[in-house]
Amino acid sequence: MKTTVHLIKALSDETRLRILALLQDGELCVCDLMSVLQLPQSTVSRHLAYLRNAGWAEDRRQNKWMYYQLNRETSGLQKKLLTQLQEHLAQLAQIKNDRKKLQDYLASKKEQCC
Amino acid sequence: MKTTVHLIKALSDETRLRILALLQDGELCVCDLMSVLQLPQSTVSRHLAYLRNAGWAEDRRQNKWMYYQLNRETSGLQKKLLTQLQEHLAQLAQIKNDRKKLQDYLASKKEQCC
DNA sequence: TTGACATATCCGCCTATGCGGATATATAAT
DNA sequence: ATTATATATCCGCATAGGCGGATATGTCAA
Repeated sequence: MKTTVHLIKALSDETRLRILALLQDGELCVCDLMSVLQLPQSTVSRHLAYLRNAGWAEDRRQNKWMYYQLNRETSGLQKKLLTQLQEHLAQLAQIKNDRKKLQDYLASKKEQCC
Repeated sequence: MKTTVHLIKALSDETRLRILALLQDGELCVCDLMSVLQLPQSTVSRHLAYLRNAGWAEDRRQNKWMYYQLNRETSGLQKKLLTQLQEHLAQLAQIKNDRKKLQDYLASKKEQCC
């Protein structure tokens, strides 16, 4: 029961919902999210830790970067909740805008390094 | 977006999840829930108001009693979230126990008045 | 080893929200 | 009108959790 509540609490914050929507498109590092969400590093990092602790995300270090992605080993409840939620979020203006920004950001990032 | 967050916040509390599970079986008044949950009247009433404001429950006055039931006009997101959640909650020991208590309580209530 | 960069954590601050007793309100019965 | 009952709301208090700047940690390059 505690686990269930914790799971849902992690979903009850606007910034974390925006992050979950962005992670839907694949793995991102903290600085990617900072750029897209235009939020300070401590804020982004804190929310990512919250999502990880609640079982929604997993992280991986690669050199200086911490990459976050959606947890690949979720419970049945999680899978279903996330599916419904993603479907709903995808329709919201703010989320659409975030994802567009992410695409632009990733494109310009790729340009820079190649 | 605010609405979505508010909707989910309402689900991120143990007492409110217990109430939602109990309402699955039908309409209940505040005092029914007090008896089953063994919680003070102000606490139960507050959580019910929260559920109502978030769009999860609706109320109806009948004489001295306020009856609460699950909102019958919910959004698609709500319907899906609630279905998944109910299914999950039904497996939890505490929820099973609550529902058993409710059955016993309703039985003894019916006995008294007939 | 020093410096630069990416991230995590700490800090003080503030708001939201939990709690339950006390009080206010609404309804029905006498 | 008064009283009893059911519920809503108010109150003070405590904790959870939001925020972002400052600091600590980890990693790599020079």
